[in-house]
Amino acid sequence: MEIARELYPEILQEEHREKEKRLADLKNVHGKVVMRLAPSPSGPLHLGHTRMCILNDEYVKRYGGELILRIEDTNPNNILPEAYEMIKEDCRWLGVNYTQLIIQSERMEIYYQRARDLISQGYAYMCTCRVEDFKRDLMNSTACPHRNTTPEENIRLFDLTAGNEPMEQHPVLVIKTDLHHPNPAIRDWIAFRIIEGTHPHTGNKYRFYPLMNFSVAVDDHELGLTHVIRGTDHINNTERQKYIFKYLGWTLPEYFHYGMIRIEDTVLKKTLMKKGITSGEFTGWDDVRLSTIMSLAKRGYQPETFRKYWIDSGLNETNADFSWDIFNSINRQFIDKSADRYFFVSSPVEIKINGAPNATAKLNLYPNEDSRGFRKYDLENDPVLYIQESDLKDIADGEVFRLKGLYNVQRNGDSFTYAGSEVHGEKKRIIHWVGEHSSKFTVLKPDGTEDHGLLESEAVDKIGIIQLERYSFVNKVSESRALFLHR
RNA sequence: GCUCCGAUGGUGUAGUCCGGCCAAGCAUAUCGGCCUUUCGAGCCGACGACCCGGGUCCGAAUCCCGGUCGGAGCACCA
Repeated sequence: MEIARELYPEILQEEHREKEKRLADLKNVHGKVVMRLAPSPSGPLHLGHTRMCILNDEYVKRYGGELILRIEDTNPNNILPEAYEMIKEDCRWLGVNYTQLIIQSERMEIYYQRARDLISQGYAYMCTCRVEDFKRDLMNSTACPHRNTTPEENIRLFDLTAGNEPMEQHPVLVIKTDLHHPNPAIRDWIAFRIIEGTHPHTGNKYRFYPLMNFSVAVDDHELGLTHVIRGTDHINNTERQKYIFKYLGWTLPEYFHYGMIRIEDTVLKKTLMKKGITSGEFTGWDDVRLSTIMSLAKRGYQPETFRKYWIDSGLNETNADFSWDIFNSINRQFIDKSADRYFFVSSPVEIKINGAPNATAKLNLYPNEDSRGFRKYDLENDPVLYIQESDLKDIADGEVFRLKGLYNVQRNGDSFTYAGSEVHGEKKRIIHWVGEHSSKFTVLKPDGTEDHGLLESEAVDKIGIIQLERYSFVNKVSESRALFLHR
């Protein structure tokens, strides 16, 4: 090693450089790939979805090919009409460039045709058992009476049902698998059921809708998917879907199931979000308390942050906790250099500086980069200033502290006296402050609470991501309001 | 309960397929130092992990067996 270091110092140095993390290669890639994003339009995309968006997008970018955005809207009772557009916008914002858009509700005839193919080959049957009976039979590995219906009769029943014929019982179409499969979840599963309800796209044209396992299997084949990567929650679904591929002689895509990510401190369940929005608890889908893409974007998270985070997390089957620390740290890298610095005094208390001369405070907009400019404040003698209540509490009686960019002050009980302007010398506590011309300001935090205080006057017109020194990065959205981003 | 999957520091990961270069790398967090009129950035340092028990082997984070723990799914959501 020592010898190597002497002979090839430049090579070893190269190794020390931090290397970009790279996702593992996919298996069985032959030329280009076809992959997909398959959200349901029950709401906009949220933090949890960004992983599948980024991973699929990354692989298509690596290998070339198609990235299909397939909106899975075969359950009219679970659709938010606005979501179709929201999802597209979320993808666009994330920098995920899909090459095809597929809406499943427009493909009903394809599903019907494939269903007929399966029925006529004896792989599926129409069933009118009561739900409890059907479940009981499966648990006991016994066939229900309808399992032996002839294909001809099944086709007749299917066409009647799909043709919106009025009927007393609500039949379902069942895919035959293996009644003795060790995993009861894999045994004969339901492919179509009747849903009475108006679909935002197709109205009342259809009522016999395919379930996810059916439409997904058909589309994954029809659209020529080569690789399907999704969460481990779909492992059993994959097993179910494989039966369709087998029965119809289709080639299986390469499947990969990544581990579940537990995300704390946030509401991710779309049903909960929806409830909160209708009840007025949340202001909308972009409420700062929600982790939808639109909310995170509004607070100031960058698209690159999502990408880097999920690439760093890699593709593995282990479950993991989402780390806001790491996520925020990545985001900081992207926003820091363009964020100007300003003073915001949260929970301000007034102090009068006795014996202070006229002075001008000159503060960098960005540390050590004079070229970016300054904020300047001319102060009268004996000025009234505001500092944070929390800082005041920490300052001991008799202590000399420094107002950043201004001068030193000594505390004597509840009064404050000028203590020179010398920067150097003994280390002093440095705190921020604002003058009398500051204005009222509110920061809205992701836990739903607000911080109120005073913002220095030069920041008032500024909009966008800034750093409020010693407080946090925020996205300033108006003269008097900002959204908390992260420290 | 049944089926399947997984297990590297506080957290996220690299390495595991094809055992030795791993007395385990990186990031983040925490602590300390430098720098600095920020809590940020940068630089330096500290801290801290191969779930347990057997087996195979000259040699195991890596292979085999058993256990423990954790997770996912369990049917008319996606």
